[in-house]
Amino acid sequence: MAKELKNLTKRADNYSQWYNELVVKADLAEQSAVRGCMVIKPYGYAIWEKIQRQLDDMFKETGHVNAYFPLLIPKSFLSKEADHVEGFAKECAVVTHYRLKNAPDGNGVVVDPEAKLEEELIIRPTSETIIWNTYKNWIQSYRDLPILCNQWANVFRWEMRTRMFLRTAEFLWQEGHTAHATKDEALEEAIRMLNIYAEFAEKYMAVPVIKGVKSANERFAGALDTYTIEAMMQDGKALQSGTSHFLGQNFAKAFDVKFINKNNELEYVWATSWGVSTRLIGALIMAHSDDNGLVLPPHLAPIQVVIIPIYKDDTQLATINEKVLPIMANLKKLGISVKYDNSDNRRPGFKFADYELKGVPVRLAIGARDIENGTIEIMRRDTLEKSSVSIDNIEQQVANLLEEIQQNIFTKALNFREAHTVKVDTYDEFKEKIEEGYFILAHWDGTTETEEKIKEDTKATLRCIPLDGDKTPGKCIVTGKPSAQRVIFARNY
RNA sequence: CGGGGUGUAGCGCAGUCCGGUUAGCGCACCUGCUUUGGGAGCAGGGGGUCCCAAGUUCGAAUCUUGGUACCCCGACCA
Repeated sequence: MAKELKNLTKRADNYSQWYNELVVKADLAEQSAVRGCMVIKPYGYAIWEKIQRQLDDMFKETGHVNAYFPLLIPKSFLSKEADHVEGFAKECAVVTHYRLKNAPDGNGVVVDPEAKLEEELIIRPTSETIIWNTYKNWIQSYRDLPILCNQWANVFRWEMRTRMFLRTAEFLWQEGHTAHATKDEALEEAIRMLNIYAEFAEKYMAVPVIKGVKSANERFAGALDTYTIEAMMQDGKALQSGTSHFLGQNFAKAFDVKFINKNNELEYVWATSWGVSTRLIGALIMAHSDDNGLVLPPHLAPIQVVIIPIYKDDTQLATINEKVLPIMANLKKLGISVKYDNSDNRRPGFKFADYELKGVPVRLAIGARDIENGTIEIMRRDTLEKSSVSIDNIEQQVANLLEEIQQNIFTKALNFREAHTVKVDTYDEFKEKIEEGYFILAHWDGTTETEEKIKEDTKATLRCIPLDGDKTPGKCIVTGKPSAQRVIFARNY
């Protein structure tokens, strides 16, 4: 398999191909027979569980609680917010019947026409509508606010074209839905969650992100403002990795959610929603992997350290086992997840390659030679460097190395992004740099027409208007009209 | 939904144009021996409704028609 993976990054002119070759073999996921859905294999799901646990902690620290809302939504709910319908109606799976019966010809089962639903149900593409229909009953007074709920759920969108992890028909995500008494509080919440996403991406995923706001054209269906974190993949394409929406009073008005404020006046509530999905796993893969397979950031790696014994016979193995068991115990005490692979059906070389493919950050190898010398071999996945070190205090060395790797892959990704980000002042240069896979900082006149023209000419989209950084005004590269600040254009997934 | 491509063993493929031995190869799997510090070697073995249906034919993986699934490129989107 090593040979197959050689030069994979270079050979693949797009990452879909790379996914199919690498990810499936890396045992994270596979296509299911259900159109556009994927089976997430145990190792892939373990990464998702790590992501979930960490985000959940961060949500709870900021006062959020988890709840769960139904999978099926009455069709009429969706029609209540005009933009929302526009955005999602085209990709909803619809439930029309509630029963099957044996086929009259004895061949399998058919839908029972007697069991037609009076009102069709749709499988949630997102839960704003059913949640706001519920919130209506929860909110009467300003004392009921804010409501800060999150749900971990699956959603389903009948996508025309699917892509492993990045755009599957069914995907797992968390969606936060909050209700507030004031506009400022809701805005603050939307930004707070954006910051949490950015912190998570950078500290845990080791993926540097640009925080920004979407243009009207790219905004979530039904939002007043959509905040986004945009990450750069290794081919220079952008991946929208998380969004936080300021919904204004749109959903409150659509679902008639009012409250009495302190002055005894009736008011519509203010809302936000925010989410990240299993797409994050795709981001991890595309941001860090190399020709040997995945490179997982230590903070999210299901297995942080793997120990591989090298032995000729059972006596040697017994000696190695004795050495390894205390190391395992000590690593666990430090909160490090460790796997000792002393299975005898695969040889060491195979195991080395296999755990590299899986992205395990640190590998320890120990054999007769080490036992004699009081050493152990330590290998770091990010650089593939290995060295023989003293077995004394190996646990602390491993702990330090894990932190170093976490830092290093973040820095590496950040340097890569900076090396592939460029300020551009002419449209010609824009076209040239887009072809080369750059993030482009350019002036834009703020109109949807210009944005669409650029998309049509170059396939680049306006990723976001950055919140931080240079705010110097200038002139639009296409129309020459005034521009308040540079915005980011890139090709994207 | 438009344009291309593919469907043959668990995985990856050849064979299809030009119909004809018992459908083949690599990996994986099973047994045995030797091996084990970078994806082991030798020997033996098991595993197939050739995507589905109908048609043509003495004979179909191969030809015809229809269906279906998946992949890639667009439009749509997290």
